[in-house]
Amino acid sequence: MRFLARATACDKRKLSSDTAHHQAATFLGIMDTSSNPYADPLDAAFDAPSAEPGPAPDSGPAPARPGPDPAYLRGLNAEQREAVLALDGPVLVLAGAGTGKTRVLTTRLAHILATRRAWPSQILSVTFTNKAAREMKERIGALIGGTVEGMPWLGTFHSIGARILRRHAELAGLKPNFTILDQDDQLRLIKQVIEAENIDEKRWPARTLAAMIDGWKNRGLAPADVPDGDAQAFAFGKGRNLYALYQKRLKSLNAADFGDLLLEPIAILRGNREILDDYQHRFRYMLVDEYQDTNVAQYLWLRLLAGANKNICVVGDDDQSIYAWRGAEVENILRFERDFPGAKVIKLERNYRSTATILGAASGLIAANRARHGKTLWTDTGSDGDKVRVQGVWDAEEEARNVASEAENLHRKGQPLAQMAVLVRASFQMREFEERFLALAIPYRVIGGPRFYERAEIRDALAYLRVIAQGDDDLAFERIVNKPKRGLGDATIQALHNHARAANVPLFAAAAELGETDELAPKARATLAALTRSFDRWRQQAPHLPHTELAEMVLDESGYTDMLKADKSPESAGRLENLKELVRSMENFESLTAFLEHVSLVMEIEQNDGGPTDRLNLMTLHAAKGLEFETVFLPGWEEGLFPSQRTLDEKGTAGLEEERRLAYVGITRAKSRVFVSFAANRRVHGQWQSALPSRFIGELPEAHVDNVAGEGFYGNYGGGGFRDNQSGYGTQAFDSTYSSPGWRRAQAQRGSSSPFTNAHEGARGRSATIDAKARVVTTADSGASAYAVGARVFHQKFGYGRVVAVEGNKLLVDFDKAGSKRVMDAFVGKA
DNA sequence: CTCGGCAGAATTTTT
DNA sequence: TTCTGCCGAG
Repeated sequence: MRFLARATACDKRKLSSDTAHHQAATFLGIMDTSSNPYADPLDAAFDAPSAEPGPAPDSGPAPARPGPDPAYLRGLNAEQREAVLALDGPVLVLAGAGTGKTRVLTTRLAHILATRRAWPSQILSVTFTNKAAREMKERIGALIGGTVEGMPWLGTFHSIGARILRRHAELAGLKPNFTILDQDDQLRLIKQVIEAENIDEKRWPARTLAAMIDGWKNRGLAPADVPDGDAQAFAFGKGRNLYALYQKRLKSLNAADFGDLLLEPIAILRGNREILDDYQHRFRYMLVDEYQDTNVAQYLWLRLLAGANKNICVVGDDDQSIYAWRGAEVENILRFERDFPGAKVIKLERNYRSTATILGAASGLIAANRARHGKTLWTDTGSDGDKVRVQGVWDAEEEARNVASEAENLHRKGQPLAQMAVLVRASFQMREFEERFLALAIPYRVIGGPRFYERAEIRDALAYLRVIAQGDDDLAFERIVNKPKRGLGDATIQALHNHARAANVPLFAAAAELGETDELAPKARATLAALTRSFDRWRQQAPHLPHTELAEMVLDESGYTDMLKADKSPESAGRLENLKELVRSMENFESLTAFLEHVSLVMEIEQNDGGPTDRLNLMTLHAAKGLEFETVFLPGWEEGLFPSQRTLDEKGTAGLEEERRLAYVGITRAKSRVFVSFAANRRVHGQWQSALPSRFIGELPEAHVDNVAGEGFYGNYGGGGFRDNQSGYGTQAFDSTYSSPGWRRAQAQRGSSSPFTNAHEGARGRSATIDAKARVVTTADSGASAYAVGARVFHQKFGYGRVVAVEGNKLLVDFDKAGSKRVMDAFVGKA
C-alpha cells in the first residue's frame, strides 16, 4: 500500500502525459509488485524492442477474486450490469443520454482488472477527448485504488496513435521524435505547397484544400486512394497531387498532422504482419467511448486491432452523433452488428438525469429522425417537473436579458450559477450574453472558447522551444525568425528557403550557413548569425538546467518579453501573464520534449484564473456534450440559425437530422429546467435579419411545452410569421400573444412600423441601455452605481483593479494585470 | 521592412 | 460588425 500513497501524492497532471506513462512504467517495474495487486509486469517491458506478448489470462497470478458481488457492481441496474459483465466477444452498448454510460465503462474496466482477465497494459480504451480520458482514469482509480497510471493504453485516439507511430516511426518515413502539427501549422504548410505549385491561392484557398485533405484522411485515404471525383474538386484536378506533395513535405519536416496519427499506424499495421500480430495479441480487451463519433480511419484502426479475439466493446449513442461534419460516420454505430457478427447489443434506456417532461420533449423531438437505432429513455423519478418553456422575443438583446434575469431568479432561489448553462448553436451568439452578464455582474465562464495553446504569444514561445528541441522544425523556425522584429523580412526568408531547398537542409541549418557566407546583405547576415548562435547556446544549455528556466531564458534573451513589455496595447500585460502561466505549466513535466508532446496532443491547460468559482456556463451545443446542468437555456432556435441554413444547404436531410440531434443533446443536458427561446430579429454580420421560429420548436410535443410570450415579442410578422410556418407550429400557441397587455402596449409604442426595418435599432438600443442601468442599480446591494476613487473592482475581462478616477458613469481603473483602462461602471463589480 | 488602410469573409471544431 | 490578410506608401 506504500505504492498507493506515492501514486496519489504524485501530481495528477504529470500522470496524464504520455511520457509520464513511461515513467510510471519504470516506476512500476522497479517496485515491489507484491504490494500492488495490479502492478503490471508487462508494461515495464513494453519499450523493449521485442516485448514478449503477455501471458495468457490464465497464466497470470492466481485470481484471488472477491465474492460473487463485488462492491463496484452494487447499485448498477440490470442492463448496466450486463454491459459490465459481458466480457467475451463484441458488445455494443447503446447508452442514451444520462443513462450512466461512463459509469458502465469504468466499471467494466475495473471488472476486467479485478477478475484478472487482463493486465492493465492489455486493455485498449479509447476516448475522443483528453477530458474523457482523464475522467476515466480518475474514476477507475477511485474504483480499484490509485493505480491509474498503470493503464498505458487508455487515451484519445490521437495520443494512442501517436504512441504507436513513435514506436514504429521509421516505417512511416519519420524519426521517433517527429513533430505533431496543429491546424495552424498545417494550414501554413498547405499554403506553401499551393504557392510552390504556382496555384492562385486566392482562387483555391489553402483552407479549402486543408479541409479536403482532412476529409480524405478521415476516410482513411492516402493520396493514391483519393477518388477522381474528389481530386477533381480542387484546382482542376490538382488536389491529389497537392495532397501527395503535402505528405512529402511533412516527411521532410519530420512532422505528422493529426490525421497522420491515425492514418500512419493503419498503414503500418496493414503492411507489417508481425507488428499487427503483436498488437492484436497484446490487446485482450478493447473499449471505445463515443463510438458514434468515430470516422472511417478510426473504424479501420479499431477493426485492425480488434482482429483476432474481438473482445471489443463500443459505447455510444447514435442520437448524439453531432460530428458528421468532422468526418464522423453514424453508420459505424448503426452497422456494428453487421461488422461484428454475434455482437451483443445492450440498450441503456433508464435515465438518471432529467425529469420525465424533459425526456418526453427530447424523445418527441428526436423521433423525427429516421436514421437511428431507436431508444426510449425513461425515468421513474417522482413528479414530471416543469414544462419546457418556449419564449419568443424581439431580438438577441432581449433574449440575453431574459436569460440573465431568469438565471438571477433561480440563483436567488438558491440554485448555484454553475448549475445553469446557456447553450448556443454558434459562438457569435455568445456576445450578447457576455455583455449582459458583464452588465449585471453575473459571473460566467465560457467553455471551449479560444484555446490557451492557440494564443499567438503561446505559440510563439512554443515555436522557440520547438526549434531548440527539434532543429528540423521549419515551421516553428519560420514563425519566430522575425519575432520580435529583427529586420528579417520576406527577402531574407526567401533567400533562406532557396538555400535550404538547394542544399536540402532544414531552414535552421540554412540560416546558420547563410550567417557564415556573404550571400546576404551584411545586416541580415549578422542578424541571422546572432540568432543561430543564440539557438546553439540555448541547445547547449538545455541539458544543464531545468526546462522551465530554459524557457524563461529563451524568452528573455530572444527579446520576446521585451517586445511585449514595450507594447502599450491593453492586451500585452495579459500576454506576459499567459507566458508565465505557460512556464508554470511546464513544471509538471519531466522534460522539454515531454512537455511539447503534451502540448501538441492536449490543447488545453488547467486554468486557475482566480475569480468566483460559482459561475454561469456559456458554451456551444457541441461543447456541452457529456455535461449536465440543473437548468439549461437554449436560445436562438430560429430557422437558418438552428437548424443552420448552411448545414441544410450542404447536407440536406442528413444535415437536418444532425442539427436535430444537436437540439436533442441540448435538451438532454438539463436535469430539471429547459428554457428555449427564439428571436424575431437577429443581426448577422452586422446586417439585421428577421427569422422564423425553428421547426424544432414545433417538434417538441405540446404536452411538455409551455409557451410564453416575451414582453418584447411584438408578433408583427407581416404576412408571414408563425401562421405560415411550415413547421406546423401551432397558431393557437401564440394567439395569447396577440392580445396580451404586453403586446398591446408594444403595439402602441411602436406604431405600425415593421420590425424588419432598422427603425427600431436606435430606440431599442437606448431602452436597453437604460434597462441595463436600472438592473445594475437594483442588483448592486448598496444601490449606488458609481464607485469611489480607490475602490477595488473586478472586471470580467481585465481582472482586478483599483478605481483611479470617476467621470459620471465611466471609471478610470488601474487594473493589476491589464493596465489602465476606461470602463463603464456597469461592467465592473466590487472586488 | 514596417506600418496603415481597405477588401472580403465570416458555423459547429473532441485531436 | 469585426477580424484577418494583403497591398501600397513611407
